[in-house]
Amino acid sequence: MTRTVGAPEPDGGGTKAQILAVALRHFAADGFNGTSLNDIADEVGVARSSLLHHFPSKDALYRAVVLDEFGDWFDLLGEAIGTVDHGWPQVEKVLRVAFRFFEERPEFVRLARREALDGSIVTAELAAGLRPLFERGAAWLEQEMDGGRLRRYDAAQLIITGYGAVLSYLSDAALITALLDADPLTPDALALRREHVLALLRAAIEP
Amino acid sequence: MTRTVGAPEPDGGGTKAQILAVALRHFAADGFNGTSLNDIADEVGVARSSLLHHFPSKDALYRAVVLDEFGDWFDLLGEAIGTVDHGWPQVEKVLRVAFRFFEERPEFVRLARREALDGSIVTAELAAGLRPLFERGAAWLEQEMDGGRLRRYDAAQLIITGYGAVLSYLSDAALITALLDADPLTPDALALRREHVLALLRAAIEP
DNA sequence: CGTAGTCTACCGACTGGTCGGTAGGGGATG
DNA sequence: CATCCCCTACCGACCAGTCGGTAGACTACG
Repeated sequence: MTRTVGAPEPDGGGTKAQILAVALRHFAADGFNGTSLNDIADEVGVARSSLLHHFPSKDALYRAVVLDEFGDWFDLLGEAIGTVDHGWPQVEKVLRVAFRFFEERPEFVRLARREALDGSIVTAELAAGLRPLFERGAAWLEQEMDGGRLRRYDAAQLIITGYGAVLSYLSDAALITALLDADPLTPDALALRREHVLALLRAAIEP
Repeated sequence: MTRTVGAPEPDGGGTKAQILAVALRHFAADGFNGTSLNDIADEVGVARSSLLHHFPSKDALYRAVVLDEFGDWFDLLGEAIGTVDHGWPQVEKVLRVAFRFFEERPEFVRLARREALDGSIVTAELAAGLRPLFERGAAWLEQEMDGGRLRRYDAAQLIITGYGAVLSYLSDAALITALLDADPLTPDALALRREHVLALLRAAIEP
């Protein structure tokens, strides 16, 4: 950093953090192939080679962005699953936490969708991190179904369905905008969506 | 065409059709930015310049591929909606037709997902074509809800949820593979998924 | 002095697209 | 029938521009 003045990060958290933030936006918006290092470097206000000083390659930068984002997601999810409740109230709690997280971080949604779609190298790592949570969720569902507190379904399929119901709306906002002729990401629209999914899933799985 | 012998298309439907087929595979697998004209030309066995003889630009080729694919989808959907039944049986019929179409055409699913995610120029056209069908479906749902043959939900949201539930599993096969440690696209796995979605939606919307 | 961070300058590979030219089929004309 | 002409399909060569990545110099700081 050539910044001489001691002002504590007037640009928002050091060059490296800034690079990560800008890269996230670009990778989420345009994908890995659609993003050039120049795009990122220009926006950060730095030479491309400086960018490659902090991250040895474009791949490495992408990895860092993805793992960073998903780290937050894993933390939140682990925390939400931690408190052991029962039946629909617990499902609703986890879903609301997830909704909130996604609504606050549209880039995460798009990044995740791209990852799931492309299946890059990072996907395997992601899945490895996701799997314990997934299995824990499935086990909990099984237990609740056994106890008659939830209607019986294939637990894994149920999780996947929930995931799709929550994420599709957000990741495909571009299409839905054109379809509904209205912005699907306004607070009102998001609330409508959230309550719809909750109502539908509740009707389906509450005994 | 330099083909002298009268053999009717030994390579599978003329150069242009062949280009479209190969381009579909590549665009679906790697996206627009991730696909180079060389990739396509090489696989077809033709020079890139020849490819640009049939389609004036890469964009034009992509458009042709997308509109082609979605044309089939519109046709099928219009046909499935055409027969007017009532209540859950009609919903189930449409869902089964959709499932079958998607299962048979994995490239379509990925292409559609990428379109919805990226929101290119073509997306607007697609949405314009999709919209009448969407509105017709929503109107039908409203009518069935009014008649008490389906439980009441926001019709548009319901369609979007169904769309997400059906498509996510297929488009995110890469992630799900790593998550389940099993191929989610085997006939058995697909059947399991199909019946799960049908059972869940039925429980949610049948009165 | 060493090191971390940044820069400019450069590289080879690849991109989409253009250009000029060619081979051959099909009609029209003599 | 032979010849001319146009058209479609195709090609190799080339273009300007962009890509990710490298090399080396400079500077500020501890």
